[in-house]
Amino acid sequence: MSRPTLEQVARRAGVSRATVSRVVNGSTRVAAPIREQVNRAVAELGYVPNYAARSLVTQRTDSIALILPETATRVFSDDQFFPGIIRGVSQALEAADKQLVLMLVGSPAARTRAERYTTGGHVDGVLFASVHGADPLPELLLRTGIPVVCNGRPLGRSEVPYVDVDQNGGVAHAVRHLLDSGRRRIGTIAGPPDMVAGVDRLDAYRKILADSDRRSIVAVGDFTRESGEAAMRQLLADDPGLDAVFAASDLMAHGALRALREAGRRVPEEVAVIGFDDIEMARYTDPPLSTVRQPIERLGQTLAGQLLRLLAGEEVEPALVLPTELVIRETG
Amino acid sequence: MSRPTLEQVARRAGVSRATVSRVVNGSTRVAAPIREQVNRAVAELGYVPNYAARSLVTQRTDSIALILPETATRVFSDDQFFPGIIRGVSQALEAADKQLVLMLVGSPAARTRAERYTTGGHVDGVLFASVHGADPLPELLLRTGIPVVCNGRPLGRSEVPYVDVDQNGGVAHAVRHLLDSGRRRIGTIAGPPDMVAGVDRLDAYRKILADSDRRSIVAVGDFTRESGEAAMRQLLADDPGLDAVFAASDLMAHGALRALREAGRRVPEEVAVIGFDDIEMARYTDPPLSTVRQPIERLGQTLAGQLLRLLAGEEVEPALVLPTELVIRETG
DNA sequence: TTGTAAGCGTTATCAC
DNA sequence: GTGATAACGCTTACAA
Repeated sequence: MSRPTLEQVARRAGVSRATVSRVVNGSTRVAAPIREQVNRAVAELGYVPNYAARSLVTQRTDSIALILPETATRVFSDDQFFPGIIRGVSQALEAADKQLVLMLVGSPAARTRAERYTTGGHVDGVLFASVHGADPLPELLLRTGIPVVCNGRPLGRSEVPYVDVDQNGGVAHAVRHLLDSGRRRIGTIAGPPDMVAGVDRLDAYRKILADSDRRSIVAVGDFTRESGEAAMRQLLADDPGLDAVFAASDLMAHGALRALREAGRRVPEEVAVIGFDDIEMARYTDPPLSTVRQPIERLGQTLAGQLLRLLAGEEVEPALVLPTELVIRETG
Repeated sequence: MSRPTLEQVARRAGVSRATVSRVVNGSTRVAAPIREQVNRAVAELGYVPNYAARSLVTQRTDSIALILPETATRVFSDDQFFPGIIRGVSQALEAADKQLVLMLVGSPAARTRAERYTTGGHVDGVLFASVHGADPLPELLLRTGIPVVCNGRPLGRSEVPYVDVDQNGGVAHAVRHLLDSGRRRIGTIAGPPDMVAGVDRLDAYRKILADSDRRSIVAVGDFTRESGEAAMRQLLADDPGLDAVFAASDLMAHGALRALREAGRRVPEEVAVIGFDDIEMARYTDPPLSTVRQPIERLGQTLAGQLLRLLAGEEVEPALVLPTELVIRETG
């Protein structure tokens, strides 16, 4: 019942272990008839190489960890950010025939396990999605000699190469569009201050408004729909004359839409709303949501691509920034 | 730069490899002062055990694969089914200190890789979510001696233990509710015929209607919103007098809602709609969607729980069925 | 309680 | 081309 080993295949084929190993690994330096024999024995016995043994000697595992520093609940809320990243990453890894190992790291225990797992040689490289605060793990891995690429500029100084979308440009487009269409009191629903995406988008919003001598009106959410709804109520309380809102995520924008409807404000006539992400749902809100599209899937592909280059021994850019795009639908 | 080995720790602590191994694995049979020394050496060198080496001898990996026989695109559409499963599974595995390895198997190449990966001893056990058709992989793994648990009754004969929700009961509740509230021409938007959930829900629908001498009106989708929209148009074309629809997924129900609005039918006044899943979005459709709630997260937990029991050498029930619940909101 | 030594199943380096 | 043989880093009888 236990799995056959190289040894057993060798015996059956009447050759040495070394030869079987060569055949299994596709070496061309084996005589055709012998290769035949070996392959037959492999098939008959249902031989599959033991990866632990192999990686013990090769020092490779051909698998890559994607660490999502979030609880599963958060990763799979109906925010499509993480799914998009995962999708992009798995496409790129599949093409390179690497196995993706997804790690949801939402608790201290999970963090410890992830650290041991990645430093313990289970994977050849590590990808981080959406690092919270100044997580020391990426740096630690780098020092341990494990290739790492992060999604999003790490908070704090860091040597770790990263890939991000053009947060600044996206926000600038959105807010300028609101200004250009005559909006005068533009609030924002910001993301959490411990995430770069939250910080960057808020900074960008503030800068644009400052540049045109308008004041910032800020409420803070955590990228969820509920937080967006609450933040919108807050904004309306703070400034009833508000005529536009930029929400740092589509989910929060959706929540804002609900709050506005409850408050009896018409969208976009009285208040314009622009989100960020362009998740699929944005087309289905009522009315359909204008938003800043970020190429999430491509972000994932690029992330994986950079890591693969590192694994191949190539140099990579310390930072790569992908473009965003303003998508105007009906909310603003 | 290469990672320190047990040997190096042993030298530094002035003891043997065996002793270090004992300390690292938490054996109590080591004198306290020596344990201290070893721990210090471990910390100083930043030692982390090499998992390949360990699992080569222990024949365990402490990781579990969750195979999703879908493309990443499909898994992370905004259907919350897979995310819920993943969430439940990762909670249960986290509690047992096992590492979850998520495998998206949406292409033949990915399937081959998954087969090699799981039979190659990378994981101690395998979980399958939503098996398509009569996939032979679960059986194959079972024969290889690797513990397997499936989500959903496998199509075709199978020895593999599974966990499912009460599809029948859920559908029965929904359709009876429609009948009880006076609906007379009840159509259904079925799921894909190669998935058990699709087949089971359609069968259940047919049975209830047959029992009350009403005829079935069926259109087939593939669980996506778009397919639901198309199927609804189909149903309206087939039977303009339709006064209710049971959709085999919330996403398809959402698509149906759009199609109904476009066709100028009021929901629920003219046409009632009931979905299946109770994904978060169901509360946010317009009007909020009535649906059959299935305990997806608990399904994931149970799935993992059964596998953990198998790994512990216990016997498990060949089938486990979790209850569903009808949630009435405003569409029917 | 601690150390010695024999594997675990591969790959890689040699000779032949 | 093919076959011994030595690692790879760890756990675990068995000895001491």
